[in-house]
Amino acid sequence: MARHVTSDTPQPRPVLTRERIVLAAVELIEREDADALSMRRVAAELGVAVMSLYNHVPNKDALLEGVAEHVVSGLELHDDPSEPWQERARALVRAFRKVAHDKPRCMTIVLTHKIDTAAGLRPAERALALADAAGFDGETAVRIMRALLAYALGAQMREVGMAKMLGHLVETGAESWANLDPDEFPHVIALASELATHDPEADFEFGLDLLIGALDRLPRRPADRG
Amino acid sequence: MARHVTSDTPQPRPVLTRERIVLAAVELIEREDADALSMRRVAAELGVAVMSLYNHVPNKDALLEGVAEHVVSGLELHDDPSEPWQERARALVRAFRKVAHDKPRCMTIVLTHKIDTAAGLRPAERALALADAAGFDGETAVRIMRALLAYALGAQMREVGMAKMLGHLVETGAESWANLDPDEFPHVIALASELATHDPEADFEFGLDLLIGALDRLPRRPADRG
DNA sequence: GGCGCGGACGTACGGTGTACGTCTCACGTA
DNA sequence: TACGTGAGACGTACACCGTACGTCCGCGCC
Repeated sequence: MARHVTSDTPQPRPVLTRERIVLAAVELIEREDADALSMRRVAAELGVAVMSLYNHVPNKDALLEGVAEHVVSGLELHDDPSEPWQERARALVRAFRKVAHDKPRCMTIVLTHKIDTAAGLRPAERALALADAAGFDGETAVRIMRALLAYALGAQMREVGMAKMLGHLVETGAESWANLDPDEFPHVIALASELATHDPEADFEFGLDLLIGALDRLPRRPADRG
Repeated sequence: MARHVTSDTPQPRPVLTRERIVLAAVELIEREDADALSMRRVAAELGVAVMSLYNHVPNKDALLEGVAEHVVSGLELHDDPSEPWQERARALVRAFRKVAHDKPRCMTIVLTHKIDTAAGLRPAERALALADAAGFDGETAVRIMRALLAYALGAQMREVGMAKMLGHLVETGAESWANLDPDEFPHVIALASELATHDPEADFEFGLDLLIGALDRLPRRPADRG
């Protein structure tokens, strides 16, 4: 709290604020785990009583939304209009993937909470602007954005799920694959090694290529330029 | 438990079993909500003491995995080999979407838990078999499966997220859109109506068409038939 | 008849989100 | 300078959660 001294010397208690609370939550999540987050832990992190948090955040869910918003606001949206629109679209989707790489433990939060603030809408604006520049009409632009978003979300989701699964396979050994019925799962068994090894980056780019490549075949008005 | 009478009359207490526990959990989730699920609620549902559940399920997370497994095991995998592989692939992805429609509240569980039992692997086997029949090599088959899975997961995820968002928009009215900065979000504002209305089915099919259509351009050996 | 054992059960503990009331203190006004 | 006022930090309290642990009962086997 602001003591009666309002001098410019740094305060040991730098005023509690929503921003600081969200930041502490993000740090806590990244340092430990998503389900290590609790109001009590966050309060302890800030050296503050639990209920003080509720002066700035209505409830835990709102705090989680704040975390999600903070993470997506870290999207780096630099754009090079001289590049072909396909590459610019790739860059946009990859930007999402980058924050997923930077804040991996926060992703489950991001993936399961809505974001309706300006920060969350910025990438949408970019995507729509890009689709417009590429010559797609509005309805198609929205659908393209949704398809790409779905893919980006799902790819990330699948990756963390796979990570958990692999962690589990380390415990149980490869025996889980060994005692599969070969009659029922011939392809799974034959491709066990491909299924076990995963290169998230390559997998991601593979699907992204499929989608971006497919956009070429959609009807659109002649490109303005480039 | 089995009383000393082993007659065929229906028992008032039909033996507690993992199956019944999982089923009760699914019903509870669908009737109320995913986070209404607790061991105590499930126990009450079954008319049983809380700790009795732990004789059949090691912990809550295992119960959630059981729920996820149960849901995906509801996938209807009828296949018509006379159809072109593109349509068979569509049918496979749509099957996933169908269970999502039937058990909407369970989907967040499915999307966030691993499934490593035979029931969970069956769709994978189908997908790989199909890709093989279509003439793709093993590595490509795995990547195609992953891309399609990512899309299906993400599309579903986006849909429920959108549902929450729309529910929120109903509360706040359209004012959230109104007081957006027109200079920063011209396309979002221009396409507000397209963004607000959503036809999940059409959106889903749009992206699915993109992906399936793109598969045609991948290298593959000549089709065995059809 | 006795015994073992699986499974249902009760108790208890530490942790969680948060409603509510209280207290302190900077600040505007008289 | 005195006082009301309002914001915000705080403590207490409650209901609920997951689950470790010990008890107890009834069935199947020797």
